[in-house]
Amino acid sequence: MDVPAPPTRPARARATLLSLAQAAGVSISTVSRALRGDARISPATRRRIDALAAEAGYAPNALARTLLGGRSGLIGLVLGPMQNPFYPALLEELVAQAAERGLRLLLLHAGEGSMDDRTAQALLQYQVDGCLVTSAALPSRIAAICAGNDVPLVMINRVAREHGAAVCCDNAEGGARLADFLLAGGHRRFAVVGGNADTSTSLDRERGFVERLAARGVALACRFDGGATREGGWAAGERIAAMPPGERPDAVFAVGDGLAMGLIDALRAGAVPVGASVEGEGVEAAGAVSVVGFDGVAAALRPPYALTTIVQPLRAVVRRGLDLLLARMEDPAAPDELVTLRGTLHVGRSARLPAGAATGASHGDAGRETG
Amino acid sequence: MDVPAPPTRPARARATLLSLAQAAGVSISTVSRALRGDARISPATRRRIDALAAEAGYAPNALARTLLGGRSGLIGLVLGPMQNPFYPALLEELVAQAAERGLRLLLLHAGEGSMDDRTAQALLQYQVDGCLVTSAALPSRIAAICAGNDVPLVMINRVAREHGAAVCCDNAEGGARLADFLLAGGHRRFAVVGGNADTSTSLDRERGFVERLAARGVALACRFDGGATREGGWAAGERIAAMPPGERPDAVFAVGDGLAMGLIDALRAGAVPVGASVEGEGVEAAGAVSVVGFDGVAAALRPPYALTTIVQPLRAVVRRGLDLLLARMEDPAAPDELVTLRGTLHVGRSARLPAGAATGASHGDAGRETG
DNA sequence: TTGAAAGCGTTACCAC
DNA sequence: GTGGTAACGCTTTCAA
Repeated sequence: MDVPAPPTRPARARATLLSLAQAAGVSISTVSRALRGDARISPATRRRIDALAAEAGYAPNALARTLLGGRSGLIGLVLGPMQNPFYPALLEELVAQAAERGLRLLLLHAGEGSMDDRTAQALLQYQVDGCLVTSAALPSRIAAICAGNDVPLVMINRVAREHGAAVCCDNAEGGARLADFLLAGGHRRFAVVGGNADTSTSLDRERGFVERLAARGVALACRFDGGATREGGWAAGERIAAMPPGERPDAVFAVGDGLAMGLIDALRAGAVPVGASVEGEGVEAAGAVSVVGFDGVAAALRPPYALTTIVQPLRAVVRRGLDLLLARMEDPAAPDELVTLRGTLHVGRSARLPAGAATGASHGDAGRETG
Repeated sequence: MDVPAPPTRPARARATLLSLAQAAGVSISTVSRALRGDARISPATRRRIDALAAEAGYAPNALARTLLGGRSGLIGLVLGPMQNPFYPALLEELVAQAAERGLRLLLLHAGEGSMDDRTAQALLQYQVDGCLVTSAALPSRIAAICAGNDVPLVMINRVAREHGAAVCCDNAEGGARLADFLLAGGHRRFAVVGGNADTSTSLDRERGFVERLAARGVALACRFDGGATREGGWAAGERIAAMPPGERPDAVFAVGDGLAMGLIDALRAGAVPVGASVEGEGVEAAGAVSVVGFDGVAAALRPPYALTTIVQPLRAVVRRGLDLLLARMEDPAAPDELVTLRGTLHVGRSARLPAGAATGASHGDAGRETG
């Protein structure tokens, strides 16, 4: 192991402006300008340099660029627990859209636990241009750091307690819309399977639902705590299946699609028919329970769930989240802004239809902004 | 908007070595040394500088450091589709362990689609020290870039076709172990629900299972294509539930826990009892079907699934993946290495037990290395 | 149209 | 113990 023999490939140093300049017999300024498309470089020189760069596989050093005082192009990302199937979907969309805008995501945290100091420091050390947060629990910590260092922060699918920019779906309105749909379907006994008590998202959905019911003179028959997991939905479903048919609710709102899918599984396992049963093309089994959810994750929309749910305008949510962040990078003094996007009611077969309604249609102005 | 009035907070520039040096009345070398704990700085000076740095919220500029020729501390991360519940779990573990080692993850890609050129370039532009890949489809592209630029690359839960370092669970052995378990339980008609045909992971699991059966003189009764989704598991379950009890397999191996959970849901919805039925504490219902999975994701281990499955040693997989990567950063000429970790058989209640076996136990040497 | 040089924040080497 | 200085790769004046 002491032999200084070269490895298989001589490990050539990576190309830099200097190395290209020397190869081309020009100055590094010229190379820099040529590669950035500066107008005052002669076509001949440019071609020569371009060719050289391509051959060498030159990639500009983003770190050196940043040092000059420009943007780093890095966005800090803080993710909450990933059990909720909405978040993996959000992640995919976010990575794609960030890339389209030439931004890279620095993954600072994922999961339930809290962030250690070193990670929080990384946000500063790597000169992130901004920060995106989807976690319910962590924002306070990271928000403080961002605020103290002029790092813009935007929350996605969350609303900050005190301040901060955020984009999220109109949760209360969605809950209300679902209540309307179920009421129109002639349901009479309503239940809610709630989510995490500390997320504005869950609370708003439930509140919107319950208040709309109340406005129509209907009170909730029962309520279950579901947490954020499919497992929680199953537990609630088991309890509902165990109720005597007379007491059993005929319509259940699970505040997230994960919950709703677990709920449906439990009902089916308990031989309780769900919604306009999958078999019977609209012909509803006796004692069927209607289930509605919220989020519109792909797995919930398709069979075997065919969930009636509010579909979050995921692309628009992410797009506006990045818009907000970029705007705050331009102008750090921009006031806090809250963007609320209306979801779309997707009508599946997990809930009885109002007379005359058709399955599969989507209602509502997807992505229209309010607030 | 033309008023040049200062924003709420005067947006003080971030502290640097220079600003601290001026404040402390010393040179930047001294500040640098003091903050890095260099021995030859007088205690008094150090205290003064530490205090100043703390007050200013100083964070060293990782980009400037990297420019000096050191490590960037950045690891490029390429994630495949996130529907498989194993990947969100892997992501959480990876972020945590990377942070422990002082590494940050630059999220380059997530999802099914292919990577665009700009993203691939980012890998070079941000001077990543190495690259981690969990995707089945993308590696060839990114592998080429890494190989051409001396960026070490390690695959997690995947084995590269040609070359590259990788760490993954012993898939074939796990499949074989499950076959043994089911054979010992007295099952006679076996089925497999396969995964993506282009992932070594799925193929190895299935092969290990089938070959062990063959070695015991048993042939597969039937096989289903499940893809990588829970939905695929459900579809297979529906078809199994629809079979006449005589033809129906009495043991099914779904090559991933997501598949297995979907499968169980479908069986239960079809009133087909699963394993040592949840109700009957070991008392098995007539015509019960045993289901086993692979991965050991948290949701599958707990009720309502209580899946018998091979638990991947997730912590160890991630740890060894980072080990491999760090080793290759030290010595870029290190030969390709393949680390295979044995999983643990977790015995739940989704499959009939061999006579005398106990539920809940875990068997096997978790994380022992082979190859 | 091109080149030289300053400077971004840091570390390391060499003086003092 | 501490200070000066060069260097990392790049962009951007300012000169020519």
